[in-house]
Amino acid sequence: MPNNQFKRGELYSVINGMASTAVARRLQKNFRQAGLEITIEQWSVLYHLWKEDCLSQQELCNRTFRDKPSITRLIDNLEKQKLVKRTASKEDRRINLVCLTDAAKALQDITIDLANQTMNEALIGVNKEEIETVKSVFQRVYDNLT
Amino acid sequence: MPNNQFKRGELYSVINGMASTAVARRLQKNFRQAGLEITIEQWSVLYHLWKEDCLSQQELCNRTFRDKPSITRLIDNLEKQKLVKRTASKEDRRINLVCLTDAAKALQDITIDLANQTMNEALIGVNKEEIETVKSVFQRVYDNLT
DNA sequence: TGAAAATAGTTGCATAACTAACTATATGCC
DNA sequence: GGCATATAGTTAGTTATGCAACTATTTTCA
Repeated sequence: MPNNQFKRGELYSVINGMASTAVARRLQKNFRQAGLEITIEQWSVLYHLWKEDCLSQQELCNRTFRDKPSITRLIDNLEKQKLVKRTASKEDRRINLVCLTDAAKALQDITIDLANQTMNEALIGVNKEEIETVKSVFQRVYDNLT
Repeated sequence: MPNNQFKRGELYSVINGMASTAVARRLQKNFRQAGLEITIEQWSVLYHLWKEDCLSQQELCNRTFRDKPSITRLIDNLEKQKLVKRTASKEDRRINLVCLTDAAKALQDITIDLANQTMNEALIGVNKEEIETVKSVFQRVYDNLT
């Protein structure tokens, strides 16, 4: 069924295309308009630290689905902006624990509000069931490839 | 309903997170394993040229949802690899028409096959209806934000 | 017709991604 | 104990993205 095959191939651009780009740009724009100087990638790291502070870089790799060099540089930049601080673990000297500063803690509520607002804008006319379907499909896609 | 709000915010990472990253990495890996030296971003440009050759850079911006500098540099790299060629338009001297070389034409079938295979792997256990829902939701998200 | 505005493309700067190769520390096992 | 291996993190090089500022054409319209 080559016709069906072709349509599946086109799905690459659905998953990696216009919608995710549009959402990322809008969220970044909303941060900027609120005077927040962080990137959405930096925000996604902070997001996991707000849930659980002082994670190792490896743990941040796992939770944000990034590789180690990406996390190294994101933490470099977050440290320059005084939003996190690396602390050597006492149990294992290979490990850096990445901990939030007070400045980063102050960003939690406002940025999560902005993310919620952005997703509310994005999801106008989309119902709960459809959202659940998208989440469930994406989970299966991820599981299929890892 | 703050609870619902919070869950919507989390959706950012659904749309921009693990699944799209995993699909992009797998497709890139499959290209590499087949000995193809192109990036998935370059491929996405070629994809639109296979459908319609000799588009302007602006038209490629529109179709790939990228901004002009991104396309300028993608075309720079594709030109270095002798996969496309810029030709000045005769009607409007501001416009570069981007045309495929024979080398690029030879890549069409194999790379589209690889993309189809990748999406088939990714979509195991996902049915047609669910795919249609994802496509339809992403279209609405895009429309809401543009 | 001619100045202002719009459009096409490029360049510079910052951030981020992936790969491969590297250092340092910890663990396993003979 | 000590060597091989695994794990945590960094660095270097290439590609890609976004924004702002820029040049060069074309269009608009008073």
